[in-house]
This record gives sequence, structure tokens and C-alpha cells, in this order.
Amino acid sequence: MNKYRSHNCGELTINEKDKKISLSGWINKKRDHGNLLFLDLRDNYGITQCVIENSHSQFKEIEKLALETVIKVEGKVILRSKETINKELNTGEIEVSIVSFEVLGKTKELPLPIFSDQEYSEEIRLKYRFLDLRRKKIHHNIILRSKVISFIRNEMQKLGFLEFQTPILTSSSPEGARDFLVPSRLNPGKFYALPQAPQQFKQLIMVSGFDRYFQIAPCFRDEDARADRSPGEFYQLDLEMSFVEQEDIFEVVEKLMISVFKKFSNKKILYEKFPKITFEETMLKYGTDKPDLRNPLIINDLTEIFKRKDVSFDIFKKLVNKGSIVRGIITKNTKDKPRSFFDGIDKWAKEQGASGLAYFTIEKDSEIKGKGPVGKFFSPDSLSEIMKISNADVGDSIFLACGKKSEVEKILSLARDKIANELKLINNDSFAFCWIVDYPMFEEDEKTKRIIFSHNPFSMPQGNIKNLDFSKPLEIKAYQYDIVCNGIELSSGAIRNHIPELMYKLFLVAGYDKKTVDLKFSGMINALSFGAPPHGGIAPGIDRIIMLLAGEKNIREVTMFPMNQNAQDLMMNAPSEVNDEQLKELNLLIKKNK
RNA sequence: GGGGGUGUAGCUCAGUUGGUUAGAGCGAUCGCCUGUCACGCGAUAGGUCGAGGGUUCGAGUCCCUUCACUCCCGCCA
Repeated sequence: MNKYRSHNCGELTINEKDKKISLSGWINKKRDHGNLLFLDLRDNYGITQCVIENSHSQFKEIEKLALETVIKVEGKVILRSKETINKELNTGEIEVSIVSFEVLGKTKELPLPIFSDQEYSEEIRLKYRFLDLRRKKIHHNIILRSKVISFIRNEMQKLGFLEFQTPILTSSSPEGARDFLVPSRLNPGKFYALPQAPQQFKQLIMVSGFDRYFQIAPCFRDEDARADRSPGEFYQLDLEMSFVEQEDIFEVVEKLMISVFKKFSNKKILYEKFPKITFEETMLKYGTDKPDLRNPLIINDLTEIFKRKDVSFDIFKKLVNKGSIVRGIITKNTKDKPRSFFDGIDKWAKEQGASGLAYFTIEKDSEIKGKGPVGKFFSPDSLSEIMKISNADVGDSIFLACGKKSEVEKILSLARDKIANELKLINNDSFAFCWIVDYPMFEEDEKTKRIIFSHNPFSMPQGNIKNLDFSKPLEIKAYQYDIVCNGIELSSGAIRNHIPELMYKLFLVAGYDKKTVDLKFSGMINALSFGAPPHGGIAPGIDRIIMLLAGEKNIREVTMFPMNQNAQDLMMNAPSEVNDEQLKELNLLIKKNK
């Protein structure tokens, strides 16, 4: 017999009628009627109402206990009368008549209430995370996280994957995000880096012949935070497969995502066969490589319209002459929207740093015409052409952006979200997955004009690898793909380049000579030289999957002990200074800044 | 590194064009109450209005500086 409890706070029902039981938990809420006291006892499993009357010798004592005190209650299960049944609780048909109780853990005055739906400042929540985590919603999010991870592990094993751990102390990599560095005591002046992802290790596991690997892998990147990006660390479902093509990986991941999302959410999965969209197409139609396919708005290129003689919108025409492009978003049947709606969008665009969005509505009396500030600049013919290109009807409106390609893409991508939200076009009760495929292998750095890897230097280029044209590197596409859900990038993956000679050639394009590659990626290059299987993989972000399943917009709501935006742990007081002895051992000197 | 928002009681917030002693709800403390489940009723305590400086007869309110939290841009192969 357990010393503290015979049952938990979520399991007593009419089946335990008249039984003598014991419960332990936190005092969630008291309702004190003076001569009769109701006390809700809470633990991980639920809430049970306990009741005590003033005839009891300990009545005055229990009346004084503060909320969140941990107590053990011994008592008898009694049925509630019909009128007093609480249907909100699993245990709502019974209550426990307290025979005796014992205080197990006292509490000081609470810095935040536990029993409340109010929102609290992040500072206080993170400092007292252990209290915050007692609160219902986040408590359940964390339990959901545990269940999802267990389920994924199980599914991966069923799919024939083996789970392995890879080193946490590894080497710094020249590509990618900023590394977290760890000084080495035994090797003065040298540093380990925490892995940004187990990228090289998982490829080495394939070379080692294990065929299918997965890991719920911690990844460390020293980059600034966002709502969906914790500073410091996050988790990926890292997986890699041998002897596969892109489609084989898609098949595994689609199967896994559908089973996870069906098991843990009631929301509808819009496309069970995830649509594949090329990088080029998504940048045109959605302005981003992480499109939210729940949003029906589509971007169209209208640059040619502004080269016509019967269009007199001179501001845009001049810009187009100098090489700018024009793209637009059609909104269906918005002719009756007030002027404030359109001006609001334009004003919002200016706040986002764009030069604004021009707009007009397509109307028709004797002939088609544009109504709105710039509508008069378009001839009926040119309007017909716009309607043809963008599938617009009379009564629809159009928002136009003009500028450099990257600027237009960015503002219209944001505008798609903004306008769809304003017009309530997004169905929140659904998941829309898609694959983004055919990423370019290289891109041009906007500032330096140098050729750089656009994603992963280890990706396999597409085409006949025996005679790739390295003189036009920007035209080379890679077997590189992303999986996106509801506008959130869940993961990048690729078929890897397992041919050292080819890798040297690609690195040379990006400005790394053979010597540098041998030095920086020695482990990798060396391994690929001893019989490497063709292989590829992907690494969906666990935290973002849980966010989607829990319907949360902020990653801290699904992370047990997150850091704040400045990468500080307010509860554990990290990072912190270390003493001189530690520094000396590590051969480190701290430069004092005034 | 840059831009926006917020900062008033333990917690969540209100506080008018600058004007007397800065308020409410929850929580705490004390008292009343035998069927509540956000129990109800009454009282009490609790404030460096984030910090510093300035303008003014007078600043929670206006100005400057600064700090903290947060959202976004940059960054995130």
C-alpha cells in the first residue's frame, strides 16, 4: 500500500462508492462556506472535490491552508446528490468526505495564480516555470509533446528505422548558422561546437551500413529568437535512409505525418497526398518558400501589362523600364469593401517597409473599367488582359506591388497573409501540407555577388552528374526539398551527394578549393571515399509539429524549460559567470568591456 | 545591429486636455456564511507608477536618456 495515495485525483467514480481511499495533491481551489468547506485537490491526472464540515476537529486547520499547498487526504468516497453533480469533471459524480489530512508541502505566497486562464508576463512565467507548468493548458501541451514523441519513436521503429545517438561535442562547421562553442581543457585554445544538426554523423551512419537511422535530435544554433524559434536549442526528428530517391523519403514522411496528425488532432488534413510545388513556382505564386496553402490568394506576374501603350500608370512604368517587376493579388468580389479596407492594407504595407500597394477594383457598366485611385490608368483592353492572367472577374479587386523581385516577393507574401486574415479566408480547422522541391543548388549573394550554396552543400545536384555545366551554376537544381504545413517550415531535406569528385567540383564553384574541403569536411569526404551508398534524409522540427498540433503560435508554449529572447534561463540563471579557476583551466581570458 | 509594442499593488489591468489623498478584480490577512464548483458578503493591509534626468506652480500623464520583457527585420547551410 502506497504511503501517499490509494488513487490519483482523476480516477474516482461511483465504482468506488463508500470506499476508504487516500489522495495526495495540490489544493487547486477552496470554496469556504464557513461551516462547510469544499476543497479541489489536483494532481497530474485530474481534480477531485473533497468536503469537510465544521464538526471535524481539523476544520479550522484545513480552512487556513493556502492554495497550492500539497496535502494528503484520507477519506470516504460518497456519491453527490443529482443537483450537485459536476459534469465538467471525470470525478464529478462523487466527492471525498475528509476523515483526516496531512500537509506534505507548504507554499509561500504565490507569484502567479495557478487556477486561472489569465495571461502572465513571460518574465514571471519563465522565472517560476515550475509553477507555470502546473497550469492546465501548458501542462497538457507538455503531456501532448511526450505522447507525440513516444508515438513517433514507435512509428519509426515500425517503419524499420534504428535509433542512434550522435555526439553533442563536435566540431565547428564553416557553413550555416553561428555555432555554440565549448572550450577544450585538454586542447588549449581549441573549441568544440555543439551540433547545428547531426548532419555529417547521420551520413556517416549510412556509410557505416545501418541503412535507416532516426533520432529525436537536439540541435544548437546561436541565432536570434522568433515566436516559432527558441534561442539555443530545438529538436528535430532526424532521419536518413540508404539506397533511396526523393520519392522514397516523401513516402515515409507523408505516412508518418498523416498518422501523427490524425492521431493527435481532429483538424482536417486538406491534401493526404502532399502537393509538390517547385521552388520557382512557390516564389511566384506565394512569394515565399513556405506557403500557407489554406490561403486561397495567388500572386500573378503582371510586369508585361506595364509595357503596354494603353496603360498610363507612369510611376510603375518607369520602374519597369529600369528592370523592376510588378506582381499582384486578386481578391474575389470585394467591390463593396469600404475605402478604409483598401487604404488600411496600403498603410500596413508601408509600415512593413514597402513603398505601399497600389489597388483598384474591376467594374463594368458599358465597358470594363478600373475604380479606385489608380484605376483610371488602365484601358479596358489592358484590364481584360489582367483578368485573363489572374483569373479575375468583374467585382474583384487587385493589389499591386512594384520593385525588385526579392522585394515584391516579400511584401506580397506578407500581404497574402494580411489580406486573407482581414477577409477571413483561412480555415483554421485544417492542415495543408506541401513539398517544396527543385531548390537551386547555388544562389548569388546579394551583397558580395559571390556564388554560395543556397541550402546544403552536401545535396546531390539534379541532371546528368557526369556532364553538369558548372559554368552556369545558378541553373543547377538540387535534390533538395522542404516540407511545409500551414505556412510553417517543418523541415529541409535532401538526397545527399555521395560522390567525392562531384563534391569537390561543387565546392569549387562556391569558392572552396580541394585543400579547404579536405580540411573542413575531412570526416565526411574521407568516409565517402570508401564505398558510400546513395542516401538521403530529412529532419522535421519536433517543436513546430507540436505547435501545430497544440494550436499554439509560440514555441515556448510547447517547451518545458525555454530560454527568453535574450537566450537567458531566468530560472536557472544561465548563462552565468564562472570563476577564475575554471577560466584558467580552460586557458581563457575574459576581455573586460567598459 | 535596426524598428514596433508593453512596463502602475503579489497577479491581471483602469487611470480623461498635466490638477487635491493613484483605483478595480483576483490573491493575501481578519470576520460572517452548510451544497459550492470562477461560491457569496463585509473589513484590513499592500504602490520608488521600471530606473535616471528634464520641462512645469504642479508629472503615472509631456520631453530626453536608460533598463527589462515581447513581436518583427537582419540572421537562421
